[in-house]
Amino acid sequence: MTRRILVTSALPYANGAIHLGHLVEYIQTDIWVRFQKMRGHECWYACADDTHGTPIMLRAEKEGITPEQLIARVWHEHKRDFDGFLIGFDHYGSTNSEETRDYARDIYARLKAAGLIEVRAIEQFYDPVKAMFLPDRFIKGECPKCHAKDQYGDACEVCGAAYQPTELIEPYSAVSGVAPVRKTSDHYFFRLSDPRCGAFLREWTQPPRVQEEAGNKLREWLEAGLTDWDISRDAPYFGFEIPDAPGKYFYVWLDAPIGYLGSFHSLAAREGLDFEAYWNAARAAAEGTEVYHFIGKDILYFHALFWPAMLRYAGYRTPSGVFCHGFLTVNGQKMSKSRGTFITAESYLRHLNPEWLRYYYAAKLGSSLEDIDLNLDDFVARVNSDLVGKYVNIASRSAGFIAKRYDGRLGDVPEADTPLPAMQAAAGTIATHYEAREYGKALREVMALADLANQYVDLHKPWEMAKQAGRERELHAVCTVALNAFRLLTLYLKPVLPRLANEVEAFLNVPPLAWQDAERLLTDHVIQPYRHLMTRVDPKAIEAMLGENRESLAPPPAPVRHGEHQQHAAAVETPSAPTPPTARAGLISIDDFARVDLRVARIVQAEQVEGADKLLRLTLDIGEETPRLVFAGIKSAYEPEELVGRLTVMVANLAPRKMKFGLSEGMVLAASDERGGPYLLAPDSGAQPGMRIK
RNA sequence: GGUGAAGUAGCUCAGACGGUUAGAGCGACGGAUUCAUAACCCGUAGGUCGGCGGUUCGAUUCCGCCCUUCACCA
Repeated sequence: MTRRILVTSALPYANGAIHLGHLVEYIQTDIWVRFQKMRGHECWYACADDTHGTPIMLRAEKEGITPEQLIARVWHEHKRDFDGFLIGFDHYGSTNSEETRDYARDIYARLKAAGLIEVRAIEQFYDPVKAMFLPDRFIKGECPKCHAKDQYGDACEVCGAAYQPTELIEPYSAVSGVAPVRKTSDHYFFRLSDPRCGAFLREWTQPPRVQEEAGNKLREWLEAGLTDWDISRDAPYFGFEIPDAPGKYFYVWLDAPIGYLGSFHSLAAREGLDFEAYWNAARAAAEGTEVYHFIGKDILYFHALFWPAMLRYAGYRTPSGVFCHGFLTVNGQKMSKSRGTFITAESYLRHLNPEWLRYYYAAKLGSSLEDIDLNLDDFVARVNSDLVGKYVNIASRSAGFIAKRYDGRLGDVPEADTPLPAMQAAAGTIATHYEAREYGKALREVMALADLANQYVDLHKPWEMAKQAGRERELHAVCTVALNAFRLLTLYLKPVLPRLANEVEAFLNVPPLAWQDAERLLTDHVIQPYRHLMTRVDPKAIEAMLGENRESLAPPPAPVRHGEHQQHAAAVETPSAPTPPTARAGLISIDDFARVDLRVARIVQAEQVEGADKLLRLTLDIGEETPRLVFAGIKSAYEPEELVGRLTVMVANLAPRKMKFGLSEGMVLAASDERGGPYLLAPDSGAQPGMRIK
């Protein structure tokens, strides 16, 4: 039976470059879609840029262009990056489209008719200079708990406290710098607290619609009680105006998922599909169409609570499944600009082959919400060994004989003693793994089959047959078996390596491989001359890529969460720091350097920290009235006694950081790498505490 | 702080509904081989399955506590 499936990935926000964290999701989704298509199902992959909201509006203003111009430019950048990674969207649109606007209005009207929209006056901070209300992230001030300066309006990055923007001490607008005033305004709310929503969602958020772990998390939220959702924003705002409320706009997060509908509408129009069969509740139920959303775990709340409730009470179908994945770490740590591991898609593509990353991610991906780690050493080893050493090698070591001795024609396959029946029989298991999004398991299976093929060649030693007269038939058979093994492996890898698979199809002179082609073998068939299909990863290229992404100085604490995955939850309301053009080359200007306040410091006291295995507590005199307390990770190299009285160098304007053992008010500088360290820096004699280093 | 997840060979990860010698790939080492992009093949070494208690004839697997890491807290 042919399934009819619509698949989406989360919409990337049109306010920043695609990076390797985003790509976990798009690659995961793309593999699944390609697999479904290979199985012969009707499967459509739709996505779009998420284009509305205050950050886009302000960024465009800063660049002196219209929001439309900004989002058009970013759309092209995003599309270019996705194309580069072979993400096969059937349609890639924009939420700033007529279709999305129409569905947003329709859903809003239906929710209103269902009694689920409510107007309520709320008081918010307002920037009197910019004449606009300020989202939490655009208000800064002193943390009410730890009194750290310049904290955002929702949470303190120093002590971790969460609070309301109105609790900030001496708040100021991050847009204009002036003190905001409080102002009341009417807001529109989606009444998620309505008992109907809770009852429906409790029922809806069950496996297999969501993963087991996601279900647990959702239950937790449901038990805590759902609160109404503010879906409007006041002008000025870049977005869709609410039809019956002049000056009020839909909040970007309302129209973002509706962008799935808008994008699919465009696709349906182009392909002659029946939109209603996918999205009308009754029609979808009758026709058995399926809709799946692939998302990051940070936006589970939106996709598994708000979104299905909205759809349900607006008469639309709800998703068949919401598939959540974890974040990406690089070398075991959060992606970091200073380490160069905040790798943009664009820079990866300049240095490395996209299919290497697709393979590596796939090898690590399962159906769980666990984070996956891009370990770059492992990446090199794995790609080189699995793809080049094992898989491509099978073709490389057997194709030459076929070309030279048999005019490029494959012969017959012996009945017995070949790995081919086992390899064909594996199609079912591998398909089950792909279907369940257990790509790691699928690929382990495939690589075990590759081992069988190499063992087979090794056992029969075609290079010896080639030297012995009278063994031509045997040699022909062995090479035919090897190339058939290669064909099957290619078929199984095709969802992950679509471009390589196309090249293999050309080499083998066969039409595009579909899943059921595993049932048959290729015999008595002319193939093309073999050319290298894939090169090995050069570690130097990785170094070059990291260097390009590295910023010499640690940036101020990023206002985005780990992985910055789907930027919505965190970054949608985050002012965008324009990237200086020099950042790409890793160079900084003298002004950048001047932002770091380096001072000569005298260590007046040094103590062990109970319970810390790496830290010493240093009291530093830098000529200020009260000495600074700094925790330094130098315990492994220094005894406290030997430090007292010494001069060193400290960063005096580092944001204070709350550590388990107390507040650290700066950092001391020390050198280290794999050869040893840390070695504390010291000024030449004559330097005095407090002197500026420049 | 709360909640959740995780801690298994040098690295990346499987696995065990409690039960003989805990697995794979990579890496290391040794051997074999030369068809192949120093690829492949055979073999060896390497783990007190985070720590401490408990339940049990028996726990790495179940329970409790602790430590560490990560994520989420709209």
